[in-house]
Amino acid sequence: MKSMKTEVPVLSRRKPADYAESAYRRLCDAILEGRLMPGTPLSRRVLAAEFGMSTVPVGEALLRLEAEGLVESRPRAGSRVRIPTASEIQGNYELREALETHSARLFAERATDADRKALVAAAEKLDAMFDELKRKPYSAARHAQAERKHMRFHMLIAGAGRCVELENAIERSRVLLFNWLFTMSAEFGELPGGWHGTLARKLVGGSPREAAEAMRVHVRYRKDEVIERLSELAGPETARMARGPQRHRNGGSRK
Amino acid sequence: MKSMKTEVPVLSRRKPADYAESAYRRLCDAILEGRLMPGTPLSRRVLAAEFGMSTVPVGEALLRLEAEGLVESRPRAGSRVRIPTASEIQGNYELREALETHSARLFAERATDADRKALVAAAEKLDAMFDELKRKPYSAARHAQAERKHMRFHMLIAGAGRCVELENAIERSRVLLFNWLFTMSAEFGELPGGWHGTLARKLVGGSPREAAEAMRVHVRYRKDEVIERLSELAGPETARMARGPQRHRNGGSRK
DNA sequence: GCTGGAAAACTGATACGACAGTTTAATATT
DNA sequence: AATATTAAACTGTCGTATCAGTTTTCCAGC
Repeated sequence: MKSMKTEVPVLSRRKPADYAESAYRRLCDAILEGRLMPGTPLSRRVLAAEFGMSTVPVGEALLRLEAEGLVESRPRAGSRVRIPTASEIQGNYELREALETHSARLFAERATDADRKALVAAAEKLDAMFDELKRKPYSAARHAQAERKHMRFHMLIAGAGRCVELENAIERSRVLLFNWLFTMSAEFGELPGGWHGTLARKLVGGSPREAAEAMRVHVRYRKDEVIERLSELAGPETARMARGPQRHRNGGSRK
Repeated sequence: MKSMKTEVPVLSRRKPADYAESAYRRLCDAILEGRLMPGTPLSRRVLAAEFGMSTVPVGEALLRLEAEGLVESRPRAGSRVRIPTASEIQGNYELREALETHSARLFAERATDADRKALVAAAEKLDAMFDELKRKPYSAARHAQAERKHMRFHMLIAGAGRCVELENAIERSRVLLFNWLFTMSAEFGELPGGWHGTLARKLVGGSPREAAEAMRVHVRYRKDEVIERLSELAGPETARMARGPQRHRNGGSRK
């Protein structure tokens, strides 16, 4: 409607510094890699000094991490890496089931032949990796890498559904669960042989409903066991941070 | 472990001012009520002047709104109320289907007798309201109120599932869709007679799978039509804000 | 008339300082 | 010794100022 001058090219994408983004990345990575364990206090000032910036961008990073559920903060008394409660873990499992089953359904409906081929190939490689993992002694690095590959496998399924919103939601729920899983070390890489191969075949060959149900059993596998183990590490249900829930509760419609 | 002195009571909950929270509420309400239409520029300075505070808390509020998807911003060139793309609308529909069907399943599994009774009662009242809405001439206020009640109905189902994470996700996806729906005025309050009553009966009486499938058809009702209409208002798929996507893209694991 | 480019008027990003809560440690009181 | 009180050391919150990008405007040149 207005001016229609020479369409500007898309060449502006650099970040002159973006301290906030940098701080966010460093903190997020540190939490996800387990270097910052749940409960670790996060002071804006010490982080600012450590990162060589002021407290403002650090605060922005903490705000984003809080919105994502990785950090909790009390109004004027500090932030820390979030300690999940047992019910939160259970809730995230529920969320994951809802999202992944729908993702599988979309895969069965929309995946191209290339998608399906890629999936079975990825499944075979993943199963081989888990087999190998079973033989070797436990190693945090190997375990973490396995989790990353597992994540990519599920994101491959989600990607074939052609729905970014669903992809993002799945990634978020997985991140939340696996950040917590991270704290518990070994013995959870052991899966039945060909576990992902059979799943992939059902997704590729089955109807949407069959695909969804196959994914449901996949997601629920060992669910109770994992929840129980995680709940031990989790903070007690009440009084998680001594004084009620974190601020900025809801995030949608009020009134 | 540490000190075990006189357990501190839970009496700290006030906010000495919390300008940021206030700004967030005002902006969020204004957007959700349609007073700030998609595309409206949001300048930190003018908002700060209007709210009687500095730009810092306004910035925090905008950051939260951006994380929620209600606002978009380009690094150093201003924020505005987000204009959704057609694919985003479609994606949110997909998300909503995944979440609501699982919510219905949980309802069938976990709802108490009181939950079930409350649901059928709410459904009848809702249907009556929609019937009345059909007769009266269009009114933005009535329409908005109807949407709110409709929202509450769905949150009633989610609440019986006993899973806050799922509830929050459903609320968020609904808010995102209906903030956009808000811009299109009338003719979408018209539903088949007893529409929610039949759904409620299936949720109350059916198996988990039947409940989920009933919810699926409920959510999909008129889906394509709504998407098409919304897509007209939506920004074009490419070049939504002239220069690529908003910053702070992903929100989970990178590396 | 249209095009090109410089300058002005925006924008958010960041630093710093002051402040008011919260927590913790030390101290006084019983 | 256990408890109440106080002081000190934290915490995030917010205001103001500065800076560097982006967008718009406006004027020169064709």
